[in-house]
Amino acid sequence: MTSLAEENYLKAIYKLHEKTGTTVSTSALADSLSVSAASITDFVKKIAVKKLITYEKSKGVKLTEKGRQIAINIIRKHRLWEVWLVTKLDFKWDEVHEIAEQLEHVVSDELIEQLDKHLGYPKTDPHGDLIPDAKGQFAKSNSKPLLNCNAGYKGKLIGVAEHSNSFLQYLTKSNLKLGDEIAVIAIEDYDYTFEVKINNKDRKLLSKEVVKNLLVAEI
Amino acid sequence: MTSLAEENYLKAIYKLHEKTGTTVSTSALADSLSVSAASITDFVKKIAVKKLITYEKSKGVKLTEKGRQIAINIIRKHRLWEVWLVTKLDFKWDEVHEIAEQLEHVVSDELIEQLDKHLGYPKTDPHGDLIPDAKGQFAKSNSKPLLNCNAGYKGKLIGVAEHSNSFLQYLTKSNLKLGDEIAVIAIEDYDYTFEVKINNKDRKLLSKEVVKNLLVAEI
DNA sequence: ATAGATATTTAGGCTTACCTAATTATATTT
DNA sequence: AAATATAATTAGGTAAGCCTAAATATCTAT
Repeated sequence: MTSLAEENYLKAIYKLHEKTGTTVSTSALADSLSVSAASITDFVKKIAVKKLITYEKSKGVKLTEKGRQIAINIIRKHRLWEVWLVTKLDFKWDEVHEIAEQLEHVVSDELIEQLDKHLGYPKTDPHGDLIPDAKGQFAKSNSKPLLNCNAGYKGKLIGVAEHSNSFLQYLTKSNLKLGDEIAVIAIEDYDYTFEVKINNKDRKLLSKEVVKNLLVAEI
Repeated sequence: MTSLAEENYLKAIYKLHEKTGTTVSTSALADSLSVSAASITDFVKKIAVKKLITYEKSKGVKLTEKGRQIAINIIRKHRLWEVWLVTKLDFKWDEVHEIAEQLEHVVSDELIEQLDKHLGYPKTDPHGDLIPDAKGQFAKSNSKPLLNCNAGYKGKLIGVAEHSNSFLQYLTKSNLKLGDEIAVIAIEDYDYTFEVKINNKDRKLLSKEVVKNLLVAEI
């Protein structure tokens, strides 16, 4: 029904839209999928005919409700597989992405249902990202970047806004993980370096680049 | 490195060779892969160049050692995934084949290593088929078709020689499963109907067609 | 050993998902 | 507003994996 390429295009469009809030440009897609702009134009026309997206010449694309549901389902599968890899197979959070990219395309509704059950119906993946339910509904999240918090703030690290291996490995090396309590002691005016206390014990300095990508929520 | 199509061709060649013991014909492959004979000839030439098989015009194909290793690795992955589906996700033995056909192509050596460990290094899959180790070695098996046994024989059901859903469902319906003890009470000369006793309790009649496909071993 | 049947290969085409180079639209500067 | 830069599209092409129809091998039965 839906080809591998289609699934990847829809997922990329979904993610780019999520990030920018606007229609998704040919070049952004080309970049994200590592495919030439010309190929994007071609493909995008094809899946517009199938009503998976709307496409206006030179004005970018948008997912239709149908396309959005497919994209969310792929994301649901990706995140469930990531949970499985980490909780059942003992992979680290920076080792699961490539494998989940393959597993997400396996087609079987019962498989995903049973996997979800086997995992205990997790709400989030190993990076703190929400896992949509079988109907494509996301739970509400009240997380925000630590960067937006003031001195005196105290919260819990519940996710990351950047998924690169280097960032994840930096956090691991710094002994920071999801669930940790973070208290903001002080913020350097000049460069936004955050002085924080982790789990009421370790004092740490975190750069603006880092706190921008740490998502926290009230305890 | 190895495409999906290549993996499926190599696996099909392996299985057909296993069944017949001879070189594998174009038509047998065409049949098994549901692809036209012309396409088989084409493809077979291509993978012969890659030294995955040897091909003699109009004389069928044979796996090279390299091709054999790839085929066995796919089979290893297929069987491990089947074990996972049955033991961890509660699928029935007649529900796992199609899903495993997809999962077997996921590429990650660490994934398979960890999966194997997670499953406790199983020796056989849910149908009693041997799972080769990471080096492609199969354990020795001393199973034989129940059809080859005489009245008075007592053994354990350890596998099936036929994997169709209808056969598996027949066995389930008949309350026969791997591990059951089977004692041969009598064999009807005329049509080879076997009268057997299961687990020292239930008396059953099994047709020649059925006993041909039941694999048993000494207890 | 040869006719007829069956299996295999060759020739020519198709679709999917990509590519480069050239052209046209849109945005940005001046 | 015109000139330039950037983005998007069109045109034409490629490789992989399939197809049908026609031609050629090989096998089987007389």
